Amino acid sequence: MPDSAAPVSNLGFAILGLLARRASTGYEVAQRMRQPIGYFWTARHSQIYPELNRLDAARLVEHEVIEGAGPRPTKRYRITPSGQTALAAWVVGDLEPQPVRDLEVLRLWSIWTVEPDAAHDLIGRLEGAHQSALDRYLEELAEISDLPGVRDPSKPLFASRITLEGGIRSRRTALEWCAWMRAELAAAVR
Amino acid sequence: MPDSAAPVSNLGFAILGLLARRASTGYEVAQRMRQPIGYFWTARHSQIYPELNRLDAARLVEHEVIEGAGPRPTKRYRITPSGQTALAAWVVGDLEPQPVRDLEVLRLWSIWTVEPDAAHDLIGRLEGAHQSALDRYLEELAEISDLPGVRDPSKPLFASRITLEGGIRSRRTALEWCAWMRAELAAAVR
DNA sequence: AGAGACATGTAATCTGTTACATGATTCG
DNA sequence: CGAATCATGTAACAGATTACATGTCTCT
Repeated sequence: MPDSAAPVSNLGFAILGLLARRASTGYEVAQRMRQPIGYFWTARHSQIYPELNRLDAARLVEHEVIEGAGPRPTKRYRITPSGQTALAAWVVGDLEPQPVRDLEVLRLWSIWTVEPDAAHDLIGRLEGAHQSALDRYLEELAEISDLPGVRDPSKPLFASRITLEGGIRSRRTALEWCAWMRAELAAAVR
Repeated sequence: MPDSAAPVSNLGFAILGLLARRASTGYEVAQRMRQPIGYFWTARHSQIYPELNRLDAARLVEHEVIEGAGPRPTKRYRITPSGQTALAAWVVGDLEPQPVRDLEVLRLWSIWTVEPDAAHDLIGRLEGAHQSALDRYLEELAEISDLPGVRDPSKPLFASRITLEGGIRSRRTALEWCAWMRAELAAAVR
């Protein structure tokens, strides 16, 4: 039984999910959780190193010291059996509705305060951002879709594929919505 | 010219957007920015009162003391002309790609660690959450869609309508995605 | 008389970003 | 020899949540 009384944060579960796929150094975890696709969650190294130490103290991960560059010892972390148990329990746990927080939609909510030309331009830029995100996701999906295990629900690649598919669908929908908004603006300007 | 050197936070612009639509007390701002639909941004009163004071100090809003309940004076805030200018400038300003941060997708990314039955159940619960959000959005849209100004891009109701439309489209897409994921799970379990 | 909405604040804590700090190895 | 990458940490600050604190008015 692990040291209880130590609640794991969302970031902690993100890291456990990463390490369940493959053992990594803190540096590698930071690379994988960075731009442009950190699989729908991001964090900086300054947040990751302390969190790894907490997970380590809670025995949800363990580390071995390996040789590597840098002034301090390089550590490779791997998830422990109790880490895997905790991760699986979190995955199927209660999901309370999380607050929506979208800065771009917040902007659009005040779009009535600006001139139609500026509004049109803003939506165009939004469209560009969604398009490039979509392109990246499609590329990622193409890279994994022929790999073995991609259709097996007990394999990590299955989960990568379905979350990527979700990203693709939502970006496509956002693009359609942008086109619709342009049309709504044009209809009124007429 | 307002006191410069005072950068306004995203929360500040959310509040300015609210006050641009109608003058409110801090309490009313807090009600409007609460669950279930805070128009894609939420905040608690403990964050709102200090922010209102900062906006007030920067002359982006002003207040009058009115009579009301409570141990302290009740204040009604309204946006100032320079507040409107600042809001409009923010709306058309640069949009740097914001980091994706979705806790439900993060869960799904580790769904391969659990049994197919539990995975199926999780997706069912996700579907229920999206469905109830969709229902709320549809109700909201029905309430405003016959009001005057709803098709005029210079009116707040236009912006309410297009952001609500975005919410509806994204929830519908999420529901389709959930159905697709169930099918993918079933195909493999076969 | 008690519950609940109205009304405004502060304090403690947690989460996340930016900036500071150090130093080895590899490639051009 | 300089730049980039590998590698790990801490400190200061900003943003957000939870809890503490107070007191009135209205309805049942």
